[in-house]
Amino acid sequence: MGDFINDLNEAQQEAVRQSGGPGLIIAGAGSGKTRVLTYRIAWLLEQGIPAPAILALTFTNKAAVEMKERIACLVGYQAAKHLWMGTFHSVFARILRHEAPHTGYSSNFTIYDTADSRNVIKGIVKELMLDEQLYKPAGVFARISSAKNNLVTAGAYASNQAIIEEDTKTRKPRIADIFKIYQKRCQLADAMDFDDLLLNTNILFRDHPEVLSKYQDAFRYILVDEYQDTNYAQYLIVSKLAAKHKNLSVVGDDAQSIYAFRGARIENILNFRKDYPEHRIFKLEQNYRSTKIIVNAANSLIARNKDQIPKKIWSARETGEKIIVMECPTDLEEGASVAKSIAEKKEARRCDYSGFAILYRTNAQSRIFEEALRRQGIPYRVYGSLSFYQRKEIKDLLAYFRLAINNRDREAFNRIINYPARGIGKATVDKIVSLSNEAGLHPWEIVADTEKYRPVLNINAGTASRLKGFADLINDFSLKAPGGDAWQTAMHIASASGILKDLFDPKSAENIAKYENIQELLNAVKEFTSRQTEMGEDASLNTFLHNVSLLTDTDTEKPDDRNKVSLMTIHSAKGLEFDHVYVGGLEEELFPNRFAAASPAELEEERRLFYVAITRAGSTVTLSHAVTRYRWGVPAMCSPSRFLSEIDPRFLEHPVAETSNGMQRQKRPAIIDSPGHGRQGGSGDRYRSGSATKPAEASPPPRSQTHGGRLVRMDRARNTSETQSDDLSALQAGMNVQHDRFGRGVVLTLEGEPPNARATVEFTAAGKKQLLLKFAKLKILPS
DNA sequence: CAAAAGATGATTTTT
DNA sequence: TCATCTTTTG
Repeated sequence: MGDFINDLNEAQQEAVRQSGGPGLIIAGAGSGKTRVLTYRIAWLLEQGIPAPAILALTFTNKAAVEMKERIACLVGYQAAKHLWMGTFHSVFARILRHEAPHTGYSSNFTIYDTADSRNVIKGIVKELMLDEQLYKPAGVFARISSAKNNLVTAGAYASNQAIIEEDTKTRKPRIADIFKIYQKRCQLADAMDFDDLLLNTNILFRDHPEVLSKYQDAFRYILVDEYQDTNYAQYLIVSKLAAKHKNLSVVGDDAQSIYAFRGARIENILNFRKDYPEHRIFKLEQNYRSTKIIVNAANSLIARNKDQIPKKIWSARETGEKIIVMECPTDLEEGASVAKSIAEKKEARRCDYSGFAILYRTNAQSRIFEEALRRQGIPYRVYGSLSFYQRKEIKDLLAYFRLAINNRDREAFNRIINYPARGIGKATVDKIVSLSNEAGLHPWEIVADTEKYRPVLNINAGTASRLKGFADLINDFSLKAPGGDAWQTAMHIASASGILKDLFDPKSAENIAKYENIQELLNAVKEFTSRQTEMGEDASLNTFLHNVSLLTDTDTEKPDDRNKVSLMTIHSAKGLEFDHVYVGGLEEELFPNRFAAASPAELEEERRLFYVAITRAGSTVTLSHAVTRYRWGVPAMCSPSRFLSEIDPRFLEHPVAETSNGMQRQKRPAIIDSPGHGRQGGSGDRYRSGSATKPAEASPPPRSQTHGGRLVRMDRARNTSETQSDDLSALQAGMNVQHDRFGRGVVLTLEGEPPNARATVEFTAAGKKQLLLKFAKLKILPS
C-alpha cells in the first residue's frame, strides 16, 4: 500500500495529501476528480484515521457506490466498510432515524417520494376547494420544496412578506396554507419527503446542540463531492458539521453547475474562499479525457461566463479533430444524419457503439434519434426514462412493505386498500377518510378495529369483514417485517397480498412485464438478504425498505447494454464520458432554452450545460441543428444557437451540405411560424387548422422515403391506415392473421370497400370479432 | 369497473 | 404531437 499515490500528477497528489483544514479542490472536466476523492480517503485511512471518523457525501447513489468500490480496491473491503459514505439524503436519513427521539418522527418513518408528495397536495387542494387549475400539485410542490431547500419552514413561509407577495402575484396566495397542512399531514403519517430529510437535519442540529456536537466530534474529516450542486440546506449542514475540526475538503467545478433550477447554489463553491479564509485551494487543470481541440473549444465557450474561479484547463492529448457543426433542414434529417454519421464513424474507426453518445437538451428530442437509429439498425439505449422504482407494480408492492412497517403511511394505505381488488370500494374508503378526519384518527386505526367503528361507519357486514381481512393481512405483515429474513417476508407479502396472482396472466404482455418487474424487485430483496446475512448484519424487510426508499436507479448495466449508443439528456450525462459525442438541437429557444433566455444567470447555466456536453467527449464532437423542427406538432423555424458562435471558430468545421439536402431546402414550403409564435395554451391547434399556418406539405402524396424528413414523418403519421392497407390488400377469407390484442385468428368474411373495409375474424383466444381494417393492426400470417 | 373518449399541458432531475 | 390524467359510458 502507499504506492498508489504515484499514479497521480502533482496537483492531484497535493490535494490528496492535504493534511487538514479547509480545502477547495477545483476539478475541471476530465481531471480525475473521483480519483482524487477516493485516493484522499484511502490516504486518510492509511494515516491512521479511523473509517467512522470520515464522512464523504455525494449527490447520487451511483457516485457513492462507485467511490466505495474504488476505495475498497485500494485499501480492502474491511478497512472501507465503516466509512460514512453516501448521498446527503441517505446519510442524514440514517442520522434522523438514529436520533428519532429528538425529531418528532419515529425511527421507522416513511420517505415519501415526489409522487407521494404531489398526491398529498392534490388531496389538500381538493379539500380546501381551491381552483385545481391554478393550484397544480407539481407547481405547489415545487414552491414548497424550494422553500424547504432554503430552510424556510411552513410557519416562516406564511410570515415572509416577500414570499407571500410572490404568491399573490401568481394568484396563489393559499400556498402558505397548503404548506402548513401538507407538513402536518406528513408528520401524522410519520413520513418525510426528500427535502424534509435535509430540513429536519438542520432543525435537529439547531435545536439539539448536544446532538450536533456529537456528530461534529465524530466526523473528523468531511469530504463533499459536486460541491457546486449543494443547496442551502446541504451547505448549512456541512458548515455546521465541519465547524469544529474544519477538516473539510470540497470538490467541484463551478463551470459544471447545472442544477440551480432545483435549488443548487453555485455561490457555495464561489464563496468557499470567503467562508474559510484559511483555506487551501487545489486546481486540477489537466484534462485526461479530451483532445486539445475539444478542451480549447470548451474553454473558449465558458470564458463568456462571468464570476468564475479562474483556471486553465489543458490537455496533453493529441490536437484532434475539429468540432463538426451540421446544419440539417429538418429535425428528422438531423436524426438521420446523426445516425448515418455514427454508422460511418464506427466503420471507419472500427470502434464499438458503446463509445458513442447522443446528448440533447430535452427528453422530447430522443424520439427522433431513436427512430433514426432503429431505421439504420443501430443498437441504442435511452437513459433516464421511467425509473424502476416509479413503476406502478413496484410501487404497489413497496406500498405493502411500507404499510407493514409504518401503519400510518397514508399514501401506501390509499394505494393498496383496494389493490388487488378486494371489494373495498370508493364509498367505503370515503367513509373511513371522513371519519378519520372527524375523529382525528389514522385511517389505519379505523380499519384495524372494524368491530368498534362499524356502527359509526355505517357499513354492511360484508364490507366489515373485508376490512377485517385487510387489517389481518397487514397485521400479519407488520409482525414479520421487523425481524427475520427480508426475502422470506417479501415473498410472503407478494403472494399473500394477491399481487403475484393479479399479475400472473400469460396472455397479457403488459402483465408479463409487470410480473417480471416484481420478480426483479424480489431478486433485489434476495440479494440484499444474502449480503446482509453474510456480513452478519440485520437482514429484515424493515432495513431493506430503509435502504431502498432512497434509490432511484437500478440502472445497473445489463450485459446486453454493452455495444449500444447511449441516448440521454445532457443533465444525465454529467460525470460520464464517451469517445464520440453528438449534441443535437443546437437552436435558439431549445438550447439555450426559451425559459432561460431572459435571465443572464439562467443563460449562464445553459452555457455551463453546453460546456458539460462538449467536455463529455474524448475524441470527436458533432453539433447539429435543424432549420425547421416540429414542436408540439407544429413546424417551427429555428435559428442556430448563439452558443455555436460562442465557440472560437478555429475549432469548428462546417461541412458543405449534401446535394439532396440542398434540393430539399428549396422545396421547403414557407413556414410562417416563427419561434415562440402561434402556440399559446390549447389555441394553437385550432388556430393552425383554419389558417395559413398549416404547412402546405399535406397536398403532395409521399413519393419516396428518401425525399426528406417531412415526408417520412407523414408516412408514420398515417401509418395505421396506409401501410396496413398495402399489407392487407391481399387479405382473403380463410387467412391466418395476428392481432395485437386478440392474438391469432382466422378470417371468416370480408365486406365493404376501403377505407371502410371490415373483416370478421375468429380468434383462437378471444372468439369472433368484427374489425375495421383501417384500425385493427392485423398482420397476415403464413398459413 | 374497465375501456373509450375527452382534456390537458409540455425544460432540465436526484433524492 | 403525444403522453397522461380525468370523465364518461356501456
